[in-house]
Order: sequence, then structure tokens, then C-alpha cells
Amino acid sequence: MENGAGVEQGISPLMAELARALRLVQQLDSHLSCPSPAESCKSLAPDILSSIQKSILMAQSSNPGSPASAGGSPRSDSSSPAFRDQERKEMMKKRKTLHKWTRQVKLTPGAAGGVEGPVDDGYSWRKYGQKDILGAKHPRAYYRCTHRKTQGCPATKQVQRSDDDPLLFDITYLGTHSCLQRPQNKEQQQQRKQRPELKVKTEGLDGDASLSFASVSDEMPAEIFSIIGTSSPDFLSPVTSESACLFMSPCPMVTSLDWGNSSVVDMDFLLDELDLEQSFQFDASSFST
DNA sequence: GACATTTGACCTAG
DNA sequence: CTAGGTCAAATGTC
Repeated sequence: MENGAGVEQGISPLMAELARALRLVQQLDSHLSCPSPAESCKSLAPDILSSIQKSILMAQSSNPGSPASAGGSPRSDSSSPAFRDQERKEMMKKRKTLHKWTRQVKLTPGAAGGVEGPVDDGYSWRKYGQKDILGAKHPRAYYRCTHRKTQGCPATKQVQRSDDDPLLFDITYLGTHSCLQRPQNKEQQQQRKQRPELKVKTEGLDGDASLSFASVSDEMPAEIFSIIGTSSPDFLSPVTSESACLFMSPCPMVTSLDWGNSSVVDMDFLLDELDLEQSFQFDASSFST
């Protein structure tokens, strides 16, 4: 149960690696204001990628409760009803503690991507349910990571169309990706390039602290990704499933970080380590215990 | 055939 | 008991 020790053991190298990744992203950010950002960005991309992958591996290995190991027991082994029942109960428990945040996505008229799946966020999702919600005009769609089976990735999302504005979607993400996936094909990347202006607002449902940065690139004027650190109980409890997770958006200019269940100390470490200014705004006031 | 979506049934928390 | 969330069989698509 208690794997706090395990997390702490892996925290220093992990956080150092995360800090490195963040620093690289900052470099990337500053390079964007150069006359020819493309070249300098290209050289940074592999570094960032490898740093992120290292971090994820560290997070997984230092976190026995991580979905890729414990929670990720393949369903192929869980064919017995009893096992499935137990798994279901555990999942119900986890639902409460999963890292959770919401994005509001506004789709401009004529935008590609379809009505029900307006946001390609770099991950592949599989729809597993749809439900009429009381008081809502539109049904809520439930998606989970395609790699849930193969990699035990626990990430899910819920897409709810706004009552008032049919082009506005509330997307609630639950859990963080433990899978190592990035957009694979050029088609997807092209689709993303072609995607008309997309406005993304992010808000924490249960997290007081938010860390956000916006790209300064001219190419993506309206895309803002926020990092939401969940407040208690996630911060205070040694919850297992996600210690740290980062993902690279296919758009080379956007990177989103997700600290999942890192502790206050961890966050302080990062804040000390990094010069957060300009593009970073961080409200740490709510961390006071 | 493999994978994704649809949809009614089922389960759980409140 | 109700609403929300998930499962899994049926069906569709490539």
C-alpha cells in the first residue's frame, strides 16, 4: 500500500530530469522569438523528447503503484468474473483520487475534426460510452486511452458539449498517461496544422494551484495550455498511480506538463530549480499547509 | 481480421 | 432510488 518511500527514492533523479526537460522547453520557447526558430527548435526537440521519456520511465520504475505495473494488469488476465469485479472496485476507488482537470474547447465554425471529437490532443482515444446527463442538452461521451489494454494507461476523458454554445466543449481529463505515445503519422500532424483557430481554456476542478504558460509563437495565437496541480488530497496522500507525467503535443510549440500527484516539496524543488518568469505564471499560494 | 463505435445493461456512490 | 460511469455484445469500418 504505502509506496511513498518508493516515490521518494526516485524523486531526485526524476525531478532533475523533469527540470531538465522544462529548461529545454524554456529554451525552445526563447528560440521561438529568433528570426529562424525552425532550425534551433529542431535541434532541441530530440533532447526534450529523450528527457521526457527518461522521466516517464523513472516515474514508472520508482512508482510500483503506477498503472504500467500494478494498475496496468492486462485485462486479458482478468477474464474471471471475480477478478473483474475486484478490478472494477479498485477502479472506482481510484476514480476519486485520479488527477483531474478540465479544458474548455471552442471550435470555430467549419473546423475540421468532427463534432464529437473536436480536439486531437496528441493521444489516441477510444470511445467506450455515452450517457445522457441530467440537465444537459447533449450527451456526455466517455473516452479512454487506446493503450489501456496494451500499456495499462489509465487516462480517460469526458467530452461534454456546452448547452449554450454547440461549438463549446468541456473536456475533463482523468488520470495521466502512462503510455509512451506520440502522434505517429504525418496525416495527423497535418490535420493539426490545418485545424483552424482553436481556443483552449483550462480550469482546475479540484486544484487550486495552476501553472500556465502560453507559447509566444505567432503560429498558434490562441492556444494556451495550463498545468493544474491538484491540491489535497492528492498532494497530501502518497497516491500511487501517477507521480509525474509529461507529454509532448504534436505541435512542436506546445508542451504540457502534468505533475499529477507530486508533493509540495517536489513542486518547490522545481520552482527553485527553474526561473519561472515571463511565460510562466505560478500561483503557489495555495500550497501552504 | 483487427480495431473503433454504439448502446443497453449493470454497478457504485451519494 | 437516482445519476453518473463503465462494461461488453453487436455492429460498423478499414
